[in-house]
Amino acid sequence: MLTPERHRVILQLLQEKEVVKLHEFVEATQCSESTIRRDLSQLEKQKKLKRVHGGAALLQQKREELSVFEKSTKNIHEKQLIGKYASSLIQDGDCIYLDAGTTTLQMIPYIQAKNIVVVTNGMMHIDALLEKDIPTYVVGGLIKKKTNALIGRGAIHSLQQYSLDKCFIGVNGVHIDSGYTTPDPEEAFMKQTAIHLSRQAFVLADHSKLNESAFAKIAELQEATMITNETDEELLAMYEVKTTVEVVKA
Amino acid sequence: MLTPERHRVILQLLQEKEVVKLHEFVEATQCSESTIRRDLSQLEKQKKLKRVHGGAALLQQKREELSVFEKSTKNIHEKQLIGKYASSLIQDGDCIYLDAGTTTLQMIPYIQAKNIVVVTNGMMHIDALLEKDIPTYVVGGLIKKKTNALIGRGAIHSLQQYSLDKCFIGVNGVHIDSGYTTPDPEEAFMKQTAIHLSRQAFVLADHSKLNESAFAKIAELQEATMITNETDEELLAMYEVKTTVEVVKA
DNA sequence: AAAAAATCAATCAAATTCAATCAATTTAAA
DNA sequence: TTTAAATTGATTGAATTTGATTGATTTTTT
Repeated sequence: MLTPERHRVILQLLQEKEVVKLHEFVEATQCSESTIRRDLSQLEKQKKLKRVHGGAALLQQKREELSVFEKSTKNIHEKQLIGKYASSLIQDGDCIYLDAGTTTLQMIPYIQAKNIVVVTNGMMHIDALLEKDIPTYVVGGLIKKKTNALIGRGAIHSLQQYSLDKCFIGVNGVHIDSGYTTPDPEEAFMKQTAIHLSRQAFVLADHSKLNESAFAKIAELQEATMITNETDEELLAMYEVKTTVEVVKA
Repeated sequence: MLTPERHRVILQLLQEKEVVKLHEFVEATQCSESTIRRDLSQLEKQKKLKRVHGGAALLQQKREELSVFEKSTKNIHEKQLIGKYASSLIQDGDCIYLDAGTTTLQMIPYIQAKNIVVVTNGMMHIDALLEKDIPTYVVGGLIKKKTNALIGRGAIHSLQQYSLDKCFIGVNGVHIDSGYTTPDPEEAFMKQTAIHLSRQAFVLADHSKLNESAFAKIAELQEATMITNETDEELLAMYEVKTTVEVVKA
């Protein structure tokens, strides 16, 4: 049996069974242990698999390691909690929109759903999504340097090509009168468009955003379900009059 | 059995069975090992198959692509030279397209022109462009993990919204007959579209790309000016019959 | 913690496969 | 026809791949 054929067999066995013993390879290929060991070494060097004592394993994308950016973020722990909860709302087969921003970024490591497609305008999100092998579409448009978000006419137009199951939006302010707000009107319009294109819309807002308001309006409270970690019953009750609120607890 | 017929038999056997042993070819063609070896060498040079110890294997175009990381270390010095020269072609006020790829990436540090706007489909390019405070538009679309390029229907459509002064395209092969080529048809179409949308088109090809050809055709030689560091006068003369060639010297 | 079992990397010699060469044959051109 | 060029199959020593063996390392069992 020739080298490429053996390699093919080895990789195929691994596809079927995440971890495979050396002797199983020997049986499948009818050649010596030495040869298999050499093959495994080569394939490992090519990053096609990972050798383990006794055989080889499928290498899965490395788990959630925190980037410098993530570490330096404010309220990181709360955002992780909210992100983790929000990601649990994604169901198999969903087509979702992830808004640019640090809160939605925190969702990505926790995404479990299979066969999903993600549309995003956040440059920072892309690496994290590809790392998890999630098919990712990026909206076109102008890049805003400060937030690494795609905005502008092109981005809006690009986004309108899609039809979405759910969208997850970060905001800067949530206020009973002014609704959901953010400082940049361009970004606000982008978020608004995503909400209108989605069957279900979720706004992610840690407790520091409540009762605040920024310059540009995104949408009314009732246009999206709010996910927060605020625990003040009285404050929450106020919002629950106007919209659905889901509270994440530590 | 005549040469073209033997070649046909060899390729057909490979189609049926991804990996074929030398002796199987000998039996199928009824000629000597030497002859088959010579045939395999020729066919390998024509990129029709890949020789392996003991026989030959079908080469899968897409799988053979090197990852971005692997590429980034290869011919880096030459790519910098070419990139530096190419960037000098950009003039104040230009609207340019930078194709994804390591060669065009090398252009960015050297860009001097003022008031330019850049459109790109390369994720890797974005950071570098923002770093230099160059207004950057990104085409929308599906991200191809391996090359970090944006491709697909969305990307094409997004790109067609723009009108470009110049485009700079990376290729995998330049060949007198097959023109400019690259392994992935989706990426080829993207590059092709950019060329058609631009007043002037430039192809960046270090000397390793000359006389090579990949699977998918991008354009004919005469559709773009070729920038290369190849110095073989005879070879260059051949291309200069069909297109404009600009040679960068160390 | 020590002993036993399994797995490993390193090495070697045998077998296979390879590229290079050459003479014989065929094909093409003068 | 004669000559030159190209193609072929055989032969050679060199290079590669292979399976077996060694002692070292790791894991499991006692």
